[in-house]
Amino acid sequence: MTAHSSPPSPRTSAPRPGASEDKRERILAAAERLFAERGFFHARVAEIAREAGVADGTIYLYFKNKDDLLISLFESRMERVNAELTAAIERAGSEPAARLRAFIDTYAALVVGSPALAEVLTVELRQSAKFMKEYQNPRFGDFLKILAGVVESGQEAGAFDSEMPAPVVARAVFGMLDELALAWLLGRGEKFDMVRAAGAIGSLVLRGLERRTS
Amino acid sequence: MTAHSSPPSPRTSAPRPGASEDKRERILAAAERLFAERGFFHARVAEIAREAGVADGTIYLYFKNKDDLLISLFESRMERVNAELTAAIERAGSEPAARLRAFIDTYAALVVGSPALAEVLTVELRQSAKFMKEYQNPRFGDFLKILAGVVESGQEAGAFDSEMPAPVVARAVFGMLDELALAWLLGRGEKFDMVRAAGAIGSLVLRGLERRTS
Amino acid sequence: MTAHSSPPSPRTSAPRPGASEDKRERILAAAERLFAERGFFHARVAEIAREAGVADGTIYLYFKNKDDLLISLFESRMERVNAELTAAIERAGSEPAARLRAFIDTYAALVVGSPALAEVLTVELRQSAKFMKEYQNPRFGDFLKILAGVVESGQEAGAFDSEMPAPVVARAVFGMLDELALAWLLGRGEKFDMVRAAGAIGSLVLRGLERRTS
Amino acid sequence: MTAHSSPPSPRTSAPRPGASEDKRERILAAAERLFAERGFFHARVAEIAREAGVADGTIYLYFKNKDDLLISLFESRMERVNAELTAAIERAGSEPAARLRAFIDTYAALVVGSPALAEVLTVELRQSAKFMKEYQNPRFGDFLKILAGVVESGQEAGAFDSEMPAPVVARAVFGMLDELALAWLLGRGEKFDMVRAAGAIGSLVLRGLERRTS
DNA sequence: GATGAATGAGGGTTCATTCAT
DNA sequence: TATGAATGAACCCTCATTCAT
Repeated sequence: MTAHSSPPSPRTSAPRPGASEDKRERILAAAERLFAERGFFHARVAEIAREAGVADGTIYLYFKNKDDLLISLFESRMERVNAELTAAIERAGSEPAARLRAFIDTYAALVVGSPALAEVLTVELRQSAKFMKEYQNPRFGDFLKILAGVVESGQEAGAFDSEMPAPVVARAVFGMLDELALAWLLGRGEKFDMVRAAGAIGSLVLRGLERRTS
Repeated sequence: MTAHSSPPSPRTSAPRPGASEDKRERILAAAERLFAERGFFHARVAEIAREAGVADGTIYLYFKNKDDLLISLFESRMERVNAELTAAIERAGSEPAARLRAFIDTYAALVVGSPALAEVLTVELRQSAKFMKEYQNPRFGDFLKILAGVVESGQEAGAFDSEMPAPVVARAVFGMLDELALAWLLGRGEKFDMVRAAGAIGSLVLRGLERRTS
Repeated sequence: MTAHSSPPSPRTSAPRPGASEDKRERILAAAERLFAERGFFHARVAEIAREAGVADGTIYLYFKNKDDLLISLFESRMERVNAELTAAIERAGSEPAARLRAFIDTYAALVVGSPALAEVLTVELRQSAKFMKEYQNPRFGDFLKILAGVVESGQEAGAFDSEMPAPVVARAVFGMLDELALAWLLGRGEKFDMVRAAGAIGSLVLRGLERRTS
Repeated sequence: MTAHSSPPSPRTSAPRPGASEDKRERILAAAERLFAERGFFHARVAEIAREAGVADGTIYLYFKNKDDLLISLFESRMERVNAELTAAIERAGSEPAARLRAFIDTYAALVVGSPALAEVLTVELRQSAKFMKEYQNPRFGDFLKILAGVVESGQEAGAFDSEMPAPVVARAVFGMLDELALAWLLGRGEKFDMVRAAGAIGSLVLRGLERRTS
């Protein structure tokens, strides 16, 4: 009941690309586009099927129901996002400030580069937060852990003030990014430069975190 | 079409409280509770009516449709929130840091004190962000202006660094508060202390903003 | 229950015009316009009230319900129509052909002169024929009797063939007029000249009825 | 938007009877019965579905909405009626009077033989005449053309007077038949014999049309 | 596995009618 | 008499989901 989906494909998340795996991904891509465009509740399963080039019923071979489609979409996309963020942090080296900046800038780049994905993560994630609470969303937990990890390691390295609880800082930073993303998505570029704004809040947070030698 | 509601009451927004105004408020209160509890899409108009103690059709005397009910709820509640925030800032005196802390702490207190309202503002506001974009939401604009005003006056007073664009800072601070509110609402107190967390991010932001005498 | 209406006015159909009688007529006039424009089922009682310059509830002081409003409208208008037709026949003298022509031409003139009334009689009368059957419609019976009377007196005078049953001829002639009226109303004058068409079918009927001296 | 229906069946109007075509016809038959019995506005979609032995939603697979169901019913039935009339005229040979009588008598027989259909054509066709005007109704146009054709060919053959415009005569004859049908349907046989009445008006019209050798 | 026609519960909304003022 | 805010039953239509093929 709570186990999510992927009937025709093997349980392993190993790629092993086949017709099935491809069909599943096409459905997810169609859902991403339509959830972003119309919102979860206004998006029609039949339309997702049409866009994915499959029959309505086929969706139910890969996903338990419409809710599961949304949840699976999150899992799939957050996995990718987390991988990108982790890689970017790695690339940034060991300097705490550089790592945090890498996280923030990468997230901003992601929003600009994949507006549909951003729309879903930003708008729909929240709406579904309530049923997210039930089903839980481990990938979002990972996301926060990655961010908190950057903060924590900076504190341990003595670069960031240790008074701030890292999980709270992580949530706060995510909140900033999320809100900026929303503002950018709604104004779609007209209002301000998402990348520049990310830079500004990077500075704000870094200055806020930096250790004072009193 | 864009004019929202209030058929039986006079067009003036003057309070003039009567049976009508009371009924309208009862409907809004019922909507607030049910939108918070079930979400906008799962909340049933019939149930809102029952909870408000009116007939189903009565709702349509005061609101154009279910969407208008949500929008009107935002307008009504944001107006109140803005008034409270403005008053708190005033009370805090002229010291920029104190004023910003007042904003943050008042918002946090508001969330804790009115979880249903917070749920609607935090979760549903975003869901409807898309139709918010169309109908616009001047009250939320006011909210951001109040916050940006605090930052700006601090910059003018020389207390806050002037490099940060105040509107971006305002959005970022709202994002932090919003995300903390969401986390608190979903965990409902179990996870962490909203007020303490607000204190922490207040410190973070203030340190991030404070002017350095290099 | 079946007794129709007119509460505030006396039961007599005597004119005695007062504020009440005037209001009743204003409601009927508004109903005529709106039934013609939108059809009985699509016309809204509230709109009729607005157009008549009375409150919604006021209509129910003069008419039992919406159905009764339609029936009363028929009665009122058919009474007028019948009176005009009777007068026209009278004026036409005693010559059977002239009398029948008078009936036909007067009816055609009436349609052209009062399209809204014609629309109601032509379109709505039929729709409501079914509930007309229950409530009966004595005025329409009178209408047919007037027409049948013209035919019958022509037969008695030896001008019209006596083989044709007068009531059937009356219905047939009304059917012709009604259909022409409908065609004219839908094309609203573009297609053909209602008066000329009435002349043509007058000739057709008169030639069909005229006695042959074999 | 104007294209009517038949989603699950192929676009061709070719019969190709299958489960789909059968279901569509069952829905039309149920609609015919219920529109006749209760009238278009009082007939409930749910009841039509029940009578047709399908789910409510199924109706919307074959028809765009309730209005479209009515229009499609007209198209379907008028097509049949026109075919029958055409065949009857053919069978009647080349004698103009016989052809006109064939038309009239066949129509009368049709009314008596299919009262439900007659009720719909007679009562509901008119009610919906207004939206008929918008959507147009080519089948009814064909009906009038068939009748006008009979008249015209009689005029060309020198049997009917050429002064009468054939289209006006056609409308008039249809009006007679329509009104007689209505009277018969409302009195359902008690009042008079539809077939005999049709014979009478046949004579009336034929005498009205016949050429006089002055 | 894949299809898509069929299902039918469910809900937002309308609007004739009532009745307290 | 007149009002018009309030009522609530009623209904068309949507759309997630199923299942025979």
